[in-house]
Amino acid sequence: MANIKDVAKKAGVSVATVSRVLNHPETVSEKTSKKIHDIMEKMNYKPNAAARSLALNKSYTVALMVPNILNPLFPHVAKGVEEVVLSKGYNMILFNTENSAKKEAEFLETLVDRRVDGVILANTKLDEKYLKKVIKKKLPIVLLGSDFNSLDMNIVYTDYSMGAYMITKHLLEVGYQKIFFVSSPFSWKQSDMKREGYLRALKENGVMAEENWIFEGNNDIESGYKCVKKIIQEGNKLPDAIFFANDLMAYGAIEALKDSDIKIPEDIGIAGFDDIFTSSIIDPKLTTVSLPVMKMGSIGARLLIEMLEEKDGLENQKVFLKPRIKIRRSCINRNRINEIFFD
Amino acid sequence: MANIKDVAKKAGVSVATVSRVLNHPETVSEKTSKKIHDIMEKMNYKPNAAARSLALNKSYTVALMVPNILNPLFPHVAKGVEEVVLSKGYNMILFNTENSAKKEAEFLETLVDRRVDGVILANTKLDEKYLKKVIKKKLPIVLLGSDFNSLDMNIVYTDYSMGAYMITKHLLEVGYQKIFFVSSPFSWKQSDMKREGYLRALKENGVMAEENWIFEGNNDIESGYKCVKKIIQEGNKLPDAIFFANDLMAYGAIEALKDSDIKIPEDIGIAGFDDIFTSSIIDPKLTTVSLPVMKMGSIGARLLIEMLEEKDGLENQKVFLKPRIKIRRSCINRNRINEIFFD
DNA sequence: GTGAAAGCGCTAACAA
DNA sequence: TTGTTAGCGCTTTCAC
Repeated sequence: MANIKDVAKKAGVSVATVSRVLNHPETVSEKTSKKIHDIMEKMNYKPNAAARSLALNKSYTVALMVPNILNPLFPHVAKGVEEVVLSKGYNMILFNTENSAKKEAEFLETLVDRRVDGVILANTKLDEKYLKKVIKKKLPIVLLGSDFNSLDMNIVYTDYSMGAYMITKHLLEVGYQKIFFVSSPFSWKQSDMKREGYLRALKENGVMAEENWIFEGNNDIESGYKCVKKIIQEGNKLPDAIFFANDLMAYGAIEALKDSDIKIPEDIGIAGFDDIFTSSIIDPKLTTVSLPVMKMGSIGARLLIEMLEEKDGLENQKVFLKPRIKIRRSCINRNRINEIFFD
Repeated sequence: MANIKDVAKKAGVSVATVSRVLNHPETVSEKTSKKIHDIMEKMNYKPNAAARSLALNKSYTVALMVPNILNPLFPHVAKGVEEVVLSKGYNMILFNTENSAKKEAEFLETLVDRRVDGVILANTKLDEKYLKKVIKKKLPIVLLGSDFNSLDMNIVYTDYSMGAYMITKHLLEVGYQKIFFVSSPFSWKQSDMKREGYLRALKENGVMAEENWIFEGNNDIESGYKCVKKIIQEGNKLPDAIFFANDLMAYGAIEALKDSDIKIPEDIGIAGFDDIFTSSIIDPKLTTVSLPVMKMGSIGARLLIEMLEEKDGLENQKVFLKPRIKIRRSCINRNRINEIFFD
């Protein structure tokens, strides 16, 4: 494959001039510039990325780390990121962290380091202490979906607590009282936030949540299914509604309830969180909390690239994206049962 | 950041020895090896990937090009690929081609070239002629989901024609006769294959498909919705069943039919293709063709890495993965309407 | 406006 | 078993 030397030789100029044509075209005479372009075309010359990286100490590659690309939330993030970075001349390496802080740290240390210019970290499970270490290492990084407000880094976040509060409040307003909450793994920061919002809404409305109203799920369809099966089998009176920390678990719940001929929303209301694309086609359509996920990706990518390209890029931006609730059939208004909500 | 020289100096050895510790540990005495490892640890030394790439002419990066990561099929491919390449010390760059041959070619030429060691190309829209050019360029490449059997390259494919045949035959067997087909864009090779299988099954069973039984969709939910709306509005007698070239369009169809109070599967049968994860939870659960998508990704990745690592890797492998049909409620047996199929 | 040459950090051939 | 050194292909400084 042709390299810069070949081109220079063919054009009868030095390699420096060829390099200039590519990187500082304004410093080269129009005539030589044209000639060199023609020759590059003819020889099908493509600069060697590794050599360029080495000389510039820059890889034009960024890493996107997501918990799991199989969770329908994250392809949106990936799409948002990819579009932006590509338009800026960067490539995107994708990593699945499997919701494991250990794996994140591993990637950050052994793989990402020295291979990418910056990292976008979605829904990190790393703690504040570790992140501070990362900042010290000067690895440009932006966080997506976490709100470590005290941390001196670029963060695109949403308020999970607010989302949970909004949807719980909605459930209360339409007449549900005894509302259970099926959490993501308790160890996640997001879980605390959602629980907090849920409890706050209940409290403000004079509903005292009991200890056993809260369950721990695993964020997948199956764990939602199992959890509801358990609630049914315990034989106590069913709750009025269940709020799930993500849509997938709510899907499992819908399955389980159908199995037992329990009608949604007449017998029980179901709400989710995330608004993945199937939530508006599942039956019944799922009331849930919607986050502008693709936008998070693209904004995050923009922030990262600003950091990379500007000498003193804004290094402590916090972009807040408001959650919205999508009211659909799975939590119908008990007071006006004939009124249909749809998306 | 510490480089190999720093480590060598600190250890009182040459850079060659340090390099050897990393690349040919068996050629270094245990004593020096240990000392150097300790020092690398202490200095937090990480080899510079760009320098390594330049010296070895190898980037330890592969590209995965998918039509659109938002189509729930492709995160599975990505996961399969990622797991394998990571375990072999490679990274994966992700590209969305938007189903555009032009964009694929663009990526292949300007980005991928000289930046990655090989490419995995899922559901390519490129034609045989172009692919032959790519082969000539010696870019290691494996195709996923396309069956250019005549092409001298590694291909993991499935028989879309067979899948379409199998499901159409199933529809006929359970009593549907007038079966419409909603295709993906006609310009795609896959579309031809699916149509062929569909027509073959009909013909073998003595059903003569008419011209207007076949429709062109756009592979998204909306186009399935619109297509069915049109069929309904035309006011003719509905078909017995509709087979969609992908599940997403079938989802749209289910929506449209619900809007019009047409019962699935009693009034009409619906079948899809792909078996994305929501197809077993949508109501009614969707009868569809299932492909081992993640496996395609991991097998493809394995093939590619074999090509990269072995001097004369097998360069013309064809791995065939058989499609299976998943029989669910959306095409219930009309002869025995009370028998419930489920997944 | 252009050329010569150093240097980015690493690997591997050759020498010892 | 280890060291010396050329070279991977590019960018950029310094001269002219």
